[in-house]
Amino acid sequence: MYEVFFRKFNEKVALLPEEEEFLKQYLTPKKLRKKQYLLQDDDVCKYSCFVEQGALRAYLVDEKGDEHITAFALEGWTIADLSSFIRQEPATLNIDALEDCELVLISKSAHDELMLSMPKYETYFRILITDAYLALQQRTTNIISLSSEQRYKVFTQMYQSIFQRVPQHMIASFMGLSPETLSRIRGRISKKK
Amino acid sequence: MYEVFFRKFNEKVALLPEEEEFLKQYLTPKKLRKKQYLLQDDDVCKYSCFVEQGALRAYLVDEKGDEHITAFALEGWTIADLSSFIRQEPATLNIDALEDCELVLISKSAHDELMLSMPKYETYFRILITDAYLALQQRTTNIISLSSEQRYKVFTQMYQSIFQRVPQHMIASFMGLSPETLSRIRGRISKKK
DNA sequence: CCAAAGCATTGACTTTTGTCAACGACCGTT
DNA sequence: AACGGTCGTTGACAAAAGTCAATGCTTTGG
Repeated sequence: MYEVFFRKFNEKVALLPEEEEFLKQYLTPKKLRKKQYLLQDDDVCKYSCFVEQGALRAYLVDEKGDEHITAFALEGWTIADLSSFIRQEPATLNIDALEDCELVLISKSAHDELMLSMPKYETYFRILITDAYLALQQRTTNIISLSSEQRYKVFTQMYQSIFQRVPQHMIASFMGLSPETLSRIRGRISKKK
Repeated sequence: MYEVFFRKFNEKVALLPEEEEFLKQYLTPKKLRKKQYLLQDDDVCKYSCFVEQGALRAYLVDEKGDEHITAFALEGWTIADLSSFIRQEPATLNIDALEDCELVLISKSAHDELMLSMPKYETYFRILITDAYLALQQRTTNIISLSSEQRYKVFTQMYQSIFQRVPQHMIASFMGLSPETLSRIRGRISKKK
């Protein structure tokens, strides 16, 4: 239990056995079936969610009712509506399972306590959020500066593990394109080769 | 000297007078004239840059030579090519001054030392980067899910302090639009009212 | 104080993307 | 084996954004 979580944690900050035990008290395991919600918008995001096994997505629904995927999470990744989690305000994101999942949850109160009582947790979180920022920065930069064809190529390489497991129309959504446009781009690229 | 820096720092993490003195040793003041570079791409980003006074922008130049602004920074904000700063790899961003500036620089080595020797610095940075992540997330979400007209309205409110000081074509770039398109959107909006 | 540069706007046109609809393939379930 | 659902692709058309060029206005630097 919690294998992947502690492996990833130790990659960032090495823990002593007794520290692992201490930390374990604050963790909650959870299983989620495919299509189940972890979070629905307007609820407050009570947990930061680490993925031991499976895949999830975060998305928002706009005025027209269209879904826009903002993030995927596979094994070893953490997902949440961070804004809602930090501020304990209603979420704008929905999060649901794309596959059956095994998760490790950390509640906001556990997060706050750990932040105060366990400096290594703060360091872990600091590194986690820094990495997340860098990834998001990269993604945003790509969206702004690349043509959709270049963007598809870059995303394909950058997120190959995701692209292999997720239907194409979700990738289109993640890239900010309609499914038809993505399909046409793929057509154009494969013709060229 | 460093007034704004310490005011902002204390808003996040309260410092004792002797802690301020300690921290001061690691800070470097710098003045920059309008149009001067703080960072050019392919150089390594050696400093995290806090703005005491003035305004800067970060942007990247694509294959065609077009500029894409990824961030602005006014008084009280911090700016850097974070990816380059953290990993000490060549930068993809350029940073230059939009107005004459007074800056407070923290070198990478100072940053690393402070991270180890001064827990409050780690906490400061953790809060800083969390806020930056939330802002970037919000911005990215807006880009993906809003029409350009809605986006302009949202950006206008969200970044009014920037919009007042920066030429419109830079705002267009920041929004991922051509200057002409932004001008037409503004035209449409003002007609409606 | 004047010339040059930067800036915002507008028009005409092109390119890109979205939308709507139809079709066929594949999948799991019953 | 048959069914409904999801998915990816394609075509025809509409909407949005980009491009290029011209204009007039303001700012600025010598």
